[in-house]
Amino acid sequence: MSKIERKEREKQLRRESILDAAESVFFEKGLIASTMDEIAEKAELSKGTLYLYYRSKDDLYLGVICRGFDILIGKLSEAASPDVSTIQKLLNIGSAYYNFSQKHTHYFRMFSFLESPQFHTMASEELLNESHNQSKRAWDVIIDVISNGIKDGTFRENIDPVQMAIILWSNATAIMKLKDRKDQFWIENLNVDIDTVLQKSNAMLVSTMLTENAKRYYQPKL
Amino acid sequence: MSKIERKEREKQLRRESILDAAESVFFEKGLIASTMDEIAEKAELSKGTLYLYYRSKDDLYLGVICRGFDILIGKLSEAASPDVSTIQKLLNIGSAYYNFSQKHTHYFRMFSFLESPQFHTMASEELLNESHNQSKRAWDVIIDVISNGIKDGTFRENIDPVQMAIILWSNATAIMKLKDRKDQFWIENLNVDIDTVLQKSNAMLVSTMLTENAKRYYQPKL
DNA sequence: CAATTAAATGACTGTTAGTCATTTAATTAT
DNA sequence: ATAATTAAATGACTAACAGTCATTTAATTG
Repeated sequence: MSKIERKEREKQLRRESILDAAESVFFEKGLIASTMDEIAEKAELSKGTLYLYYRSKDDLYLGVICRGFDILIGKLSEAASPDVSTIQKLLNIGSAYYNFSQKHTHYFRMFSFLESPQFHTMASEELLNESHNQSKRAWDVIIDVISNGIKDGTFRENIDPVQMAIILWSNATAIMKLKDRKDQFWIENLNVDIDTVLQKSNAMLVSTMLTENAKRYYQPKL
Repeated sequence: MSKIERKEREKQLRRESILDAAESVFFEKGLIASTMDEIAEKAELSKGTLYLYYRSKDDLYLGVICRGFDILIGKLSEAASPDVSTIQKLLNIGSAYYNFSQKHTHYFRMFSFLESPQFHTMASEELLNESHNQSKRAWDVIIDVISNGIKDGTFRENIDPVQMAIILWSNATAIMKLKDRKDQFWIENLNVDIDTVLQKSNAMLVSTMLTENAKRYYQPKL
């Protein structure tokens, strides 16, 4: 009896097509200015139907965020997988994240949504968990690379991989966000190149992680 | 004729008392869940009157944010003023910011509001400018300390004070935010002490800024 | 104390997230 | 094939809320 399976498949397809509509509206107008009616129209469905597939506007937003995570996790895993040195992997991950923030700016911006619980009071546990899980998967990629880097002698033994992952990731995120909204800020008047800042800060952090031996092969430019 | 002056003073007092009401409501419920009616009631005024003093809910929120900035700027200036070594000043500034985030969590959280233009579409130019100016004043304190640190031989000559300020400030902000919402995140399961992470990341960044000479007097713990 | 100006009010409007009784379509049983 | 049953879709409706504005109330001036 594959009737039920087909039903399930169709339901999933509909969920995706609703998400397509939501994504295009959210990308264009942002969370606040987007309306459920507009999303419904784009999805060629009535508003009521949206609520049969997603519990709230916040859930739709989270659904789109999860798509972003899928892409990001793909890029990160890709960057961490080739058979190159630990340093190179870390550099690749950095580039992958940076490129993601540039090519998928909308997703990148949306990620901040997760940081303000007050903005997603209507979000369901399920979708919040899903996004948290994905976020965790992204972190794991980096933690893994750092852990292996300690084993292979690239990084000092007395650093904690989780701590370092937090530091590197937080730093990159913060500075990439700054770049994203640069024009709205006073920074525009101080002719600072944010790309340089990102490079430098990464170099500074990584340099203090390296073993004396690793420093012989790679000298970050401070 | 001080009639006009008195009027002006009274108007300012009213603005402040409205802000008192707004602050207590915003602190309790956050931006979204707070309503203008509730703020009006707390201020013992009608909703219409609020709009004679503030253009929008977003403006009220920005007004409260500016109060937060006042406090923060005070603490930062205080930390940067005593006649101690550059290193000590920088450490004091770090502590001041950290203490602010802990004691004035509400203000600290509200600052994120400035980062998402989509959430303050109704904000007036005036108040946005005011908050940006204040933000700039906070940055200037740090930039100043770093600039002087280069002059007095604490920091390397080839670092850029603005770049370094951005790096240090962004890093601290990002990690303090993480601490603030720690419980909502996967991190809770990984028993990482965020305070340690903050200490470490600061030490790492500062250590790469120091001149060889300065390193003799101060060794950050990595 | 009348006339004028300024401040305050709250009923009203427009917008929108979310609901639910009703309709329409699909599936199953006869 | 067709009736009965179940599932999917609809859109009119509600409640909540930001912001407005004609009207009222208070203060100031002549």
